Amino acid sequence: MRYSDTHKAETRKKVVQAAAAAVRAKGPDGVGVAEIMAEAGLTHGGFYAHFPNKEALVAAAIEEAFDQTRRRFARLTQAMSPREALITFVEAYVSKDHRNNPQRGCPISTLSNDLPRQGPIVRAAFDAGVANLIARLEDWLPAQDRTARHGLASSLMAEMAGAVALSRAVSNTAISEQLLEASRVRIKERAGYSEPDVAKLSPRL
Amino acid sequence: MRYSDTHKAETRKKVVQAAAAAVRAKGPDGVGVAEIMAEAGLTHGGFYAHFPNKEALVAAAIEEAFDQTRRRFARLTQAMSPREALITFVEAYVSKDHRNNPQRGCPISTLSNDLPRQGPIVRAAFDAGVANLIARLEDWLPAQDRTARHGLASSLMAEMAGAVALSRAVSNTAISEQLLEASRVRIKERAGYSEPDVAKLSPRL
DNA sequence: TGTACATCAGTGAACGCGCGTTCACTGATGTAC
DNA sequence: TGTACATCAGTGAACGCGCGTTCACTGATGTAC
Repeated sequence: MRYSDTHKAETRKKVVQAAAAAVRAKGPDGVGVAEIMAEAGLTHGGFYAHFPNKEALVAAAIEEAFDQTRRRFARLTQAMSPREALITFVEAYVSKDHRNNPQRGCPISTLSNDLPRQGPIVRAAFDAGVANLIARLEDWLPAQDRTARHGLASSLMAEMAGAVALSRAVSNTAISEQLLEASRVRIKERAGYSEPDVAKLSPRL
Repeated sequence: MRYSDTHKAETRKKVVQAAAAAVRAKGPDGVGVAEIMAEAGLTHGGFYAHFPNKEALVAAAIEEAFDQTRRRFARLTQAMSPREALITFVEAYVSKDHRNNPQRGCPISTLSNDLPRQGPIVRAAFDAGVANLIARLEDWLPAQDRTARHGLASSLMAEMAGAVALSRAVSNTAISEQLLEASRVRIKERAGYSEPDVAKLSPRL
């Protein structure tokens, strides 16, 4: 069969999206090429018409995952004040919904432990995503000198990702919930907007 | 050959210790039984004289890893005031030394992402380790009601593990160092002992 | 005291399986003539 | 307008490899007689 001009690009996109979900859910070394291709409605042999090897797919999947996270946040916080945006972001991130859906969540919370074992292309994609996410957070923080804002944004990002990862790792539901709650409250406090509770928005990440 | 009464127990211990290091360095699904047995000076066939299957070894390895972490902290902080102990702990945890040596570090910082995919025995071992570590932290915190101390201990633990995991995940050295520094400073601040910098101890984890 | 046998931690070949990757092939459509 | 050929995304069998697990075997030592 012959295909339309955009067909190949569309197929590639479908494969990358399937990979972005699978890689977050099962880890880069926990998913197979055949499994991802099947998810995209194809057979495994066709894979190498789109990617030189699995590593290239994983790198593309990580970029896609960070992009999805970025787009979701942009949609969620659009037209909000920095204060509202930050609170909305934290509540969406440190939530049961995010904990329960790693396959569409933030790559930092799912993939950090696997990254030291990945190749340079994959690691570069991850580095870029991390830097970008921290920069967004930074822009939402109350006025201080840039260094302090950057440091606080890094610290908040580390706790958010750590809390969500740990809440997934723990199998006891009560402990998992308590961990999430404890971090959510404290992250909002130390973000520097210590006014009354505006946010009963409970948005979805 | 016939062996001494303690021989089998000693061999088992060697295997578990090799596994505790390998599992942290490469993840539970990244190490092979044969590799661990070789590390312990044995061939892979003998494995099943000690463990019913790989999962049992991984569970034992996680218990051992948490035990090592506990013992290291006990040694490091013995005879210290709660304040000194907490600061010493944080500096050892959120350090380059810990970042560079996952194989002998805290399992929370290495294994969180893999745990949702593990069997119930492994997850139970992890749960116990997490609860224990948070309880230790809690005991070192300044007086407040128990709930607040527990919440703060959870939050600090999440940030410590998140910061170390993220500092390992990022391949850019400058960013990795900055992440570690940003969290280390803020964790010490919010531990609640906001007096001058006693601690130029820089101990090893 | 001496001999035959039991024990059992550890060996190493073999198993079935799933993985990433390769490759000869398919077949619908566009193009050349 | 009609026929022969080129294109190329996708197919599916096959590859070598490493994994977890099984199993017949080894061989030094303790025990029974």
